[in-house]
Amino acid sequence: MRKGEQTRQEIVRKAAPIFNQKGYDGAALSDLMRATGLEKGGIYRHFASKQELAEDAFDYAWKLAMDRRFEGTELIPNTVDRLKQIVRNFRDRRTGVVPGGCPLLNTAIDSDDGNPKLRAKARQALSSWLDRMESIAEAGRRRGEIRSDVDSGELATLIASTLEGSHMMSRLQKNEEPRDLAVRHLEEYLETKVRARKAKAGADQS
Amino acid sequence: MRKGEQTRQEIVRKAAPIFNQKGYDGAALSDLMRATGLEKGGIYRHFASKQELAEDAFDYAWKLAMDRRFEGTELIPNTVDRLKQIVRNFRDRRTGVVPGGCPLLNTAIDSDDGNPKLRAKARQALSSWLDRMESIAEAGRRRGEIRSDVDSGELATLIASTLEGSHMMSRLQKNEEPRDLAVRHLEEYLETKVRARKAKAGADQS
DNA sequence: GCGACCCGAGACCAGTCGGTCCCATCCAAC
DNA sequence: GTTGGATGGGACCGACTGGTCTCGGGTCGC
Repeated sequence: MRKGEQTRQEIVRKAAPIFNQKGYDGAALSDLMRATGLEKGGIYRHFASKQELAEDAFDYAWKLAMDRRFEGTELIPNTVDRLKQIVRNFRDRRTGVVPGGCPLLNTAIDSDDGNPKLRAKARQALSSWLDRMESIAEAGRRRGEIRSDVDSGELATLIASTLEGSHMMSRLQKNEEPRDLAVRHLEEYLETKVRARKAKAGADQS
Repeated sequence: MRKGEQTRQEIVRKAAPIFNQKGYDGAALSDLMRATGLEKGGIYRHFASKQELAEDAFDYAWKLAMDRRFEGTELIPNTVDRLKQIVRNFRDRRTGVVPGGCPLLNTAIDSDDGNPKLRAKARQALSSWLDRMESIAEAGRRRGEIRSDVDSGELATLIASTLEGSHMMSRLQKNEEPRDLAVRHLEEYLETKVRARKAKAGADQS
């Protein structure tokens, strides 16, 4: 690998926390220079603009977050158990991730007005998350592990929005309780309203 | 009322959408000048700093939001019905409110790093919202309208985080579905897990 | 209707913003 | 070891930032 490519990745790694914590406007070039240890020219050698760097930094931060959220879930055979693990990961596996909270939430709010490129990134990030959960649920539905009246897309949306909202509250209050509560709520919901009933007498619910 | 006081309120009214849409850093003095139709000196006559104006603007925006969210709920006698109306208000009554989405969510993320004063405002705003819902729930619990095993504080937290998370998603996707889904989910939750069972045979659940 | 005070305009300020560019140096292929 | 391109430093730029101050006009109480 070219030296330049290494430097470029290093810049992204160091810049990601700055953008995630301070937002696009709040992250000044001077902050990025301090974080990377490079002068302005050193940074602009590798990126055409602050915007381009911010986009790469978001991709990097989001990939890390996604990896953590799905970590150790592929091998769980039952769909509901797997979804429950995904929910718990959101609460428990938050080390080794880019500091500053959920990049999706931060970028969605930050780019709500005025930064269409970043906004598009946030949208596709949300889609990627939802799609992945939805396809898990859908597969489980076809295998009869979750109830047939569950809409997989709606389930994914419900999980994501509940987790993200509680995450905002936990960060604001500096208190794990909201996040914890959301996880317990979703676990109960998955258990009582999503998991297919054991096929004892009648397989159909209602 | 002094002319100056009138102008001051007008500035706050006009500035609130700017701050709510662009965030503290993103809202430049030039934006505020354009929005208010005043020159810089005209604004700084009434506020010691951009910070002070931003704080007043947040209070204004939050008050409007709170009023809308609780509008028409005081007269609903039953606690669960009242909570359901609060939930529905979050979805339905969003006209006449400061543009740019929920001020609490926006300010919480915006001030996550670096603006302690605004952050404190966001925290107390969240508290005021939670406290109001919690006290409604608590009163209902004492009246036997909601189950005795419901924790009022946790219920308020769950409602708030579910609504805020879905709100973020709806704004990002430009699509009412997540918000709508969250409302339906909470309605069902309130109906099946919170509302006290009719005292037919045994008054106690479990 | 006069006088005092309140008010808003706008020139001005230093500092910082994102961005450009040229040059010295470093590295790597030969 | 030499050479040519890749790399990073840092001076420089114009635009714009939040903030100050003064001055003329408007508004008020009397």
